[in-house]
Amino acid sequence: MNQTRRDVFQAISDPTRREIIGLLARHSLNLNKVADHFTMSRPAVAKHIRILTECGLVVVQTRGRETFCQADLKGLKQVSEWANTYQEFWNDKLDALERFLDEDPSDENL
Amino acid sequence: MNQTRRDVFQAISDPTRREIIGLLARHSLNLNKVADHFTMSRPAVAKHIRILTECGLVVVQTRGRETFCQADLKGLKQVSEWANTYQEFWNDKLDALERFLDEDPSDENL
DNA sequence: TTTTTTGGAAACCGTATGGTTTCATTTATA
DNA sequence: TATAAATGAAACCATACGGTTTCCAAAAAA
Repeated sequence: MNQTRRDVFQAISDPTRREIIGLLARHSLNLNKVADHFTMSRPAVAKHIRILTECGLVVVQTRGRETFCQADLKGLKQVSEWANTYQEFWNDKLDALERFLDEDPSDENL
Repeated sequence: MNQTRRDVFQAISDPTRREIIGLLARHSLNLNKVADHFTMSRPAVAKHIRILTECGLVVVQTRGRETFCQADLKGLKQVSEWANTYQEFWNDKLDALERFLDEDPSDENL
């Protein structure tokens, strides 16, 4: 739970965190409200939220004794753009296997 | 290195694997050629490639003593679509913080 | 002013992750 | 045929990950 390579891609790799993102995208919630959506313990959820804050996908505001969590998903643009780089792979009529078989073998010497 | 929750999101969470995807998207390569692009050992690269195959992003073909690796990135469509769900967060003129402050507090009781 | 509510923090735990080195095997090549 | 090339596989290793329980502190509500 240290601050290591905490980038967006790593943050969204966990399904629980993607669920939390889905929750907070619709409305901000305090920690306990978020935890109520899961069977795991509150501290576990808190750790996920911390990871999301470490890469900026979630921002936290303390109001009195409550910690309000809000989504700030501008960081997902990076993910979208990276994935879209490879759109041809699911748009093309040409399948990946065909592309491979058609490939010039001299390309393989890099 | 077992086959656990090997989904696409987890597979692309590692920067080395994203680099491998970038390499193989342009041309298929055998294992050693892939490993040449990195400072880490060949077995380490091989393990990354195995993870990529476990979720279908890479397909492997054995030709003689060589293992040719090809990208099959249709699985990234899922990632693109998931991220695009939240496009509003980076398209809107309305910033996330403003949206939060404007929010009806009664929304927070879910 | 007690008592809840809300959440932070610490200590732990088992397993996954990302890497290494070493060795064996198969296939080309000299 | 002897040698080199390309991998697979196994055994390790340190640390990160995802979770738990327990306890403490602060703020709100009775």
